[in-house]
Amino acid sequence: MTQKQTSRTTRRKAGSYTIHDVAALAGVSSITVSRYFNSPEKVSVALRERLREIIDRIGYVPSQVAGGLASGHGRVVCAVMQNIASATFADLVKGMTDELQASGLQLLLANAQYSQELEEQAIRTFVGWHPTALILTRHDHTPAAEAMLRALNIPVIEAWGLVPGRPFHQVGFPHIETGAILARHFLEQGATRIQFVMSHTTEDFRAKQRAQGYAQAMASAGLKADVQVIAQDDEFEAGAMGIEALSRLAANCRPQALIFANDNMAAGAILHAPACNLVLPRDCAIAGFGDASISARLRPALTTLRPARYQIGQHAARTVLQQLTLGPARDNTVVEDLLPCELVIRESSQLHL
Amino acid sequence: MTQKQTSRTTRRKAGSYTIHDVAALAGVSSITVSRYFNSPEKVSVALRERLREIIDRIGYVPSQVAGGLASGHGRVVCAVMQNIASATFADLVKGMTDELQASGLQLLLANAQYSQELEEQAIRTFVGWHPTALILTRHDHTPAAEAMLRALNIPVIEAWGLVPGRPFHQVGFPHIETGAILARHFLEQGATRIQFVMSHTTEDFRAKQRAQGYAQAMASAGLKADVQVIAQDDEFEAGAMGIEALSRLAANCRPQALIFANDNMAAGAILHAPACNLVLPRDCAIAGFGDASISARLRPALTTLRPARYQIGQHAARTVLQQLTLGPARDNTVVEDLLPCELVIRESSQLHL
DNA sequence: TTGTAGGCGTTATCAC
DNA sequence: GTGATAACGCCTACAA
Repeated sequence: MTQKQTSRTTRRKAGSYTIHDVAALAGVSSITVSRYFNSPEKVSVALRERLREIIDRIGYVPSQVAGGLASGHGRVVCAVMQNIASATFADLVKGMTDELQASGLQLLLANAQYSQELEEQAIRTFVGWHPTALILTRHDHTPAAEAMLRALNIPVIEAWGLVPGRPFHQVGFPHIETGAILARHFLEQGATRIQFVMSHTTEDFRAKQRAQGYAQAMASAGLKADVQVIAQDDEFEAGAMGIEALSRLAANCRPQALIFANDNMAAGAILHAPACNLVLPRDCAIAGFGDASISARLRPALTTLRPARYQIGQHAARTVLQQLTLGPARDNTVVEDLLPCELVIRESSQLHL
Repeated sequence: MTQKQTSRTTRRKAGSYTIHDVAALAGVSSITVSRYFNSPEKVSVALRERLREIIDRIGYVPSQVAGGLASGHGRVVCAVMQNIASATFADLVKGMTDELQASGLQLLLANAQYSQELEEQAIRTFVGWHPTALILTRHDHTPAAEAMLRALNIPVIEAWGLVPGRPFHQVGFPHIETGAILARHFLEQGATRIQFVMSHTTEDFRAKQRAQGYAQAMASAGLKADVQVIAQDDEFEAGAMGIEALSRLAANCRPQALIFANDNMAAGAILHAPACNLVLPRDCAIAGFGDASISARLRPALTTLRPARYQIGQHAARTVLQQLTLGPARDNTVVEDLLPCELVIRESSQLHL
């Protein structure tokens, strides 16, 4: 009864089995098979065993798409990265996928290349997936994006940076502060001429935030900020140009310390220093950001900041899972999770005044 | 008749608009709105304009989930990577997402960490998404995985490596061959003692393939292969250990050239050489694999192989799109797309015999 | 160019 | 513990 093939032209999905096929084979109704997957404890042990056997035998896999539609929420967590190809975001992604692995949630990724517009577009696309949660990696969205986020009514997490007072859960660390940390590291050693070196073409707006933090720390110390912007795409080359420019200044007026926007630039400087007849850190102290894998191996080994990249991704995903279990955080719950960004002091930042 | 709200407790989705809402507002039927999205040319210009206005105003976004279910194929391309956090796979992913961007297809990612079992699990999960296509990054699947792939009946692409005779479309280059290329590079310079250095804990089975290619090339030249396996997790450290081991051998019997499993190991060796009182490449020529960004900046600059990572990802995605447009490739179409893996000769591999 | 009917595979709701 | 029924939001097929 309840014959499926109502008419001759009824649509039929390719060859794959459905929950009804499994149910028919087991001689039960399809809802029971559904329960087998979603709340096995409600199915008798004997039946459970029988279903398992059948499912294994025919290789049935429940359709996420149909399940998502019926239950009202797709089984996806969507994440908008700023630069998928960078080590930073790769680590974030790995943290997320590892954490999501067991939950049956899939990670849907988009890349915004540090652009607000692309981010908005990605969010718009994601809305169509009715995601379980959304993970973003910046705080300044377009008004349209911000409106969508509020309307979505699902957990939204802003990871990587940490900005107080946002309406969404934060996981990460304050980037402005990191610039200040490096500045103070040199100020405490008695430096007075500290330069921040960044690339003109830096898409990464976070580098600008670090420059800002650096400038604030300098101002607090009553010193003049000195941000050098280099017009060169390649980060290593830009770093090399930064150190070379320094080498042309008279020793008594050139910066005593250089803070590079990231470790790649700093590495470029360290590797190029011998060609400029500079001995580091004697002639100039150096620091970077990001703790690239090469940094500890350079000579001098590079002082840098080590953000907990993987952990931030992991924590963001974990937060999603928690909010799903516990429901949206109660009104005054802490929604700012500060993850460490550790200052790793190595040889390169040792000042020789 | 056919009243929708049959009973009082009928399920209602949250607040988001549906295609019916849009249709009602425009005074047309919902199928027309569907056409507006899927084949706008079938909708009159005037109506198109009106719909656009309404859709923009209420911020309607079609549900991918419902659409996927109704049309029988989710709008997703699934990809199983071996190590999401590595630069290699990050570049592949970027190539794919960039190419898929405009097509309305989303990339669903999973990470297998070089494990066959995890890959099988990922494929099983993906099957539930009824993906439009599947992109894999290895060739040796578990029997169960292989069975699923055949049953899936969708485009399956194996990217990164290139193995002849596979039933699936191939995009990449033969990894075994790359090991031979490096070996020959040294053989042609007259070297007779060439060592391949890899890490014991290398998960990357591709490194083993390169070692194999190296060994074959050595055999062809009538020379003995010499594969050194170093028990050390950290790649840079392993490379450093490799060069240090060499430094302890008498100059007249130690390897004249070292082929490292990857650029990180080679970089570790180059950076550690001064500490071993070795001058490179005079005391030993060096080559790596992967063309890491640092490699060109090292002194000596590192000779390496440069796989077209981004292009492989891009090409894989493009192949998916093509197969969707043109239908599955005709019987005897070429299904092996060889993408370049270029030998980049730099200072480090210059032999001094 | 536009509309009607019904199904895609699953789950929520209520009943037994 | 198990089942009948009706959605979920959209799209294919066919009709006008």
